[in-house]
Amino acid sequence: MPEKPYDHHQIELKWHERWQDADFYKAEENSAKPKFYVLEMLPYPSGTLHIGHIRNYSIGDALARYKWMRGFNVLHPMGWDAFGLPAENAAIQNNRPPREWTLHNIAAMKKTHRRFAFSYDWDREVSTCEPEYYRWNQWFFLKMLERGLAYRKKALVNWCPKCATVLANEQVVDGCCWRHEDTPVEQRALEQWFLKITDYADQLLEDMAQLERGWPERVLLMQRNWIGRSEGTEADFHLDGSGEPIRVFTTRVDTIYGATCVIVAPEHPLNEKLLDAAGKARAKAMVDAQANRDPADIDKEGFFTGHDAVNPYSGEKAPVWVGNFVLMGYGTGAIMAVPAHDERDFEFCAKYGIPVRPVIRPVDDVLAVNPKQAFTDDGVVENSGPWSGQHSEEARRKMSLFAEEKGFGKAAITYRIKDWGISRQRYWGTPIPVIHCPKDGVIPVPENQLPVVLPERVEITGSGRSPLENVPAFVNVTCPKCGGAAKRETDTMDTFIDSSWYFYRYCDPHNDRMPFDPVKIAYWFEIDQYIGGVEHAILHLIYSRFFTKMMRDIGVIQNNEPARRLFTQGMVIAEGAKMSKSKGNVVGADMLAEKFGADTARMFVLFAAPPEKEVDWRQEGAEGISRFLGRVYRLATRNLGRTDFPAPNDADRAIRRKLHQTLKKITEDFESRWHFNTCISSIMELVNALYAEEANISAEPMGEAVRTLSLMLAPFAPYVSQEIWEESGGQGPVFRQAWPVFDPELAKEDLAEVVVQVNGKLRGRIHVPFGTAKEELEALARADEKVKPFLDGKQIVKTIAVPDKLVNFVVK
RNA sequence: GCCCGGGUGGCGAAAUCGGCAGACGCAAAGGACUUAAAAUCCUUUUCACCGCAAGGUGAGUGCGGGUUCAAUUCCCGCCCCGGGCACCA
Repeated sequence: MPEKPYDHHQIELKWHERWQDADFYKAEENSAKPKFYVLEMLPYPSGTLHIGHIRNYSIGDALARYKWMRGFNVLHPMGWDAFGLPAENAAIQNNRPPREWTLHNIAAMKKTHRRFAFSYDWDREVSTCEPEYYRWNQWFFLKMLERGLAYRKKALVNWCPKCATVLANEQVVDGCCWRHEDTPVEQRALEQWFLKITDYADQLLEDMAQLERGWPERVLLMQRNWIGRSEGTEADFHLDGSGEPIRVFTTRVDTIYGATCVIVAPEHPLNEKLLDAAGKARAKAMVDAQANRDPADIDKEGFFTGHDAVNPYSGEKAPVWVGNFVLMGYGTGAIMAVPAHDERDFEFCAKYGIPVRPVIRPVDDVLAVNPKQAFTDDGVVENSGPWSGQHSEEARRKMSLFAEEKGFGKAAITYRIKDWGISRQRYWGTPIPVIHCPKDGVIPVPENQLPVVLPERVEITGSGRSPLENVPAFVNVTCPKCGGAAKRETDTMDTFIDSSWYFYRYCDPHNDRMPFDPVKIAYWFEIDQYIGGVEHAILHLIYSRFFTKMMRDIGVIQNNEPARRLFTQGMVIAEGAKMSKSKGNVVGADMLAEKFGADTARMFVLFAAPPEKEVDWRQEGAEGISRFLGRVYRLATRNLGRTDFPAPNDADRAIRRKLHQTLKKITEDFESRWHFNTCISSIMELVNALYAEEANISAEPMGEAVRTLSLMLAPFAPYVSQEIWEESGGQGPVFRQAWPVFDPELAKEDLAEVVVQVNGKLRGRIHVPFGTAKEELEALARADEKVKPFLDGKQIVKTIAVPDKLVNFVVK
């Protein structure tokens, strides 16, 4: 057969058409094979796939295809994170309904997906904006409501007075509205829905032990910090006069005799009683000023409330202040300020002239007098009544117990993580399935009335609490309990709800009686490999873990964690710069397929760097891959059916060895570290060797090499692999063939190359049979022509010999 | 500020357990083929010095120290870059 030029358009189009209706990516339902669930994070349907997506999917696809070839029953699904703000913005800008815009985008992106031949089981496709899916969001919500895991409380939202609407955090720029850059955003308290993720904080922490082998260390670390468990003490300072308690949380109760004031958060509920009208206005201004601001840019500020409170340990009076740096959302929203032993308190008290009273001395030093900065380490407690002389740690333990005995406090644990606020004052999301009845209060929508369907014709103006409030047919309902007139909840759910359990739905995507059949979950879960961007290390992955635990507790699944293994791939940047729409440098997937071909684009992103690192898209780099695939294709086509092969000879053994070495390398990488960049390098080396020895290799090993090449390229470049497979007489899809097994004997070199060093410097190499004894190695090394001159006239002080590796002579 | 990563040729990178630094690719230069170009194939390519040449010598993995026969790899200190968290009491 004469050599054929590599025409990616022609090859990819041909197989694209043939594969159109094929069903070989379907996961089997009742399979005797071992299962493998590989999942890539589902995309937001923005309208186009870019090279970042291609990287994510190319990693997952390579693994899926490899696992199929290794005989696994693979589940490899794809779906759409289809709710969210951009659809509403598009509606405002182009007067296009969010649903229509979203479905249009999905169709366009799916086309691109197919063009890249990612091996998805499209029968399991899930779109989170469909009632068939989101009804189960509502169902889970009702289950959580039943168990007290969903509750309502007042919480602050960003409010733009000009738009007269709630803003998402990303719509607040430098404390101002994104559409009115001169309008500062206010904070308004609205009744909103929360999920009690804090109930699971300890489980989320503890179960990380199960993930330690399969999840990246840094993701677990980020989650650990995010949950932020800290042990301390709660204690009540009682207001002088009324006796009303102000509860504070501290991790340093051992410093409490040094507390020179109490500071409450500006939105602390007690301020209603403590403050006069002017004070309340000041507090409100403080809250607004912090809207979505970087705390580092805000100076510490506060004012005296005019009240004092009594220190429960010392009995001393301390003034009560309001301070902007005290967070309502952490601990109790109130602190005791110990300026001598806390940097923030020191800064605040220094500013307002509040006394600094040291009560902890360093173990090997005296107590500070008029300190210039806070001493924050543990030490020996002083001037603290009965606790004086104890070490910080001991004092903390005993003082906590004391608080409990006396009833003014207790040992307490607080978390940085807060309950998950899921209310969004938005249209394009899952309606929260409750009804507000003037008589019966908050009533859940009965299960048999699910789904609460999002109305289609809604005017989205960008003003008002929620667009749904203006849809009378949606809002006005009868109370399920009393039958009287009632109002439907108009908040919708955070879209992180959608992505917290979608991977379960893939296992049973068309079920209309349950979110899924537990038997199917038991078969497929846990996910064997989850792959996505590290930017989801915290929110999505913590929420998913929380949902899994909640679902386990309501009895629909058995597993504790969603994913056994997680892989976080690095970002893709373009020609050295971060890709962004505004810069106009987004590398689109369709352009890649058109210009370079899907195979080349996929292989480029795998080749340019190991998958966990950042990749820089470079046009010339992609051209290099295209060149390589052309080399493979031409080599294959000109050697298939060739008749002038030489007789079997020495070159055969060498090329076979190289072939099996390559296979060994790739197989081992797929099973461990996924450095596909070096896998592809090793295939390139093999191809280079085939080019160099092409005239000398006999028919049989050349045929083996070509067939094996098509098999080992199949996970990376399915189109051209398939074409070569077919040309070489192979039947069926190449990625359904058995993965070629390497023969360790064939991969082995005949002789070991042993490096000879003198004083650690390379001076020669000798080739010896594997396992040659140290003494013989030394003798051979000493006799080597290249080495001799460096030993002549020198005294050998020491010799190190490592069999099959090296000999090092230390000389004087 | 705290906590993680990382720093290797002109560039992306490799060296998987302390044992040959720079595999593979890009870019560049030279050659072959061609009327010519593209494409393709082959060769060279860390730096400095010596040599007409084959070749040789030395230095070199952010900087400074240390451990070791041997360090890109381990330890200590510092500089720079990236990421996460950031008044979390």
